[in-house]
Amino acid sequence: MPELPEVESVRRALERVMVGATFDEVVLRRPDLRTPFPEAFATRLTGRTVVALTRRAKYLLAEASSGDSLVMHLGMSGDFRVERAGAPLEIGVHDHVVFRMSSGARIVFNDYRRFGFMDLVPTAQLTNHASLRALGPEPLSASFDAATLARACHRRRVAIKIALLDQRVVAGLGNIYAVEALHRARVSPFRRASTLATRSGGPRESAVRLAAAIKHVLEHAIDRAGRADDRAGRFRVYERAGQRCLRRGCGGRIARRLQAGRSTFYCPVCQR
DNA sequence: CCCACGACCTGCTGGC
DNA sequence: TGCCAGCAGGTCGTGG
Repeated sequence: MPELPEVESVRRALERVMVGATFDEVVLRRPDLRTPFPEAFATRLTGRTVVALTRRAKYLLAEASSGDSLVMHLGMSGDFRVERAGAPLEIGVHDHVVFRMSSGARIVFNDYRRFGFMDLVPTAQLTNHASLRALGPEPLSASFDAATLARACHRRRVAIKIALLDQRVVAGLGNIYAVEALHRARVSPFRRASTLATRSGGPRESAVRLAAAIKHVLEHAIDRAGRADDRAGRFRVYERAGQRCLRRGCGGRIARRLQAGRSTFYCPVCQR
């Protein structure tokens, strides 16, 4: 589930039930996720109030009144479920963390592949945190545009698809939206990243289209995430191998190829 | 610095 | 029916 739009929608759900509420109880049902939980994880949170619930790339950040921030990542399969006060407690095998909040809500972290993680760091040191330090610009912020993208791609010889997955280039894109953005921008995923920039590192026309496409697909996905969604029709290329390209007048057939071990879906006709 | 690759986990699908 | 390979929306550490 979780690329930037899905993480953002989880953030909004958690914000409603966590901000202003206090951790009454924190239960760890195992000692680790991808990494061990930090020392005294539960006791450092218990009794503290959540001041803010923000997001950086695919990371969720819960700032606690203690001066610590809870850093959470959903990995490939992580998700939070919110249960209202009084709901019967039903814990599954892959429910690893339970927060009982003063609002009465119970928040359960489920992650069957366990690629997610949680860490607790002093809020003042958040920007130095190993996972957050090297992140590139937020794609939906004003600081991300064609010029930023071109500069980041300038000296990279890897394929543009690979560059888009590099969180230092742009923070929060994953396999699905990288592929969707490239299709929307009519840019081939196999082009070298450096071909989006001029010799001096300025944006070419393709960089302008790609930066705009990245913003568009992410914003669109966040909008949709709020509604009860039909999975069908969510994507224009992802998982559509063998089907017709949806670009008007194109008529190509969507193909699938592996790049760095991950599926790339693209239209060989309109993406150049 | 850049880049490729394997590791970490479980579950589902499709082919034989 | 069972079994097994391949694949799944992410990141990190280790090499060259």
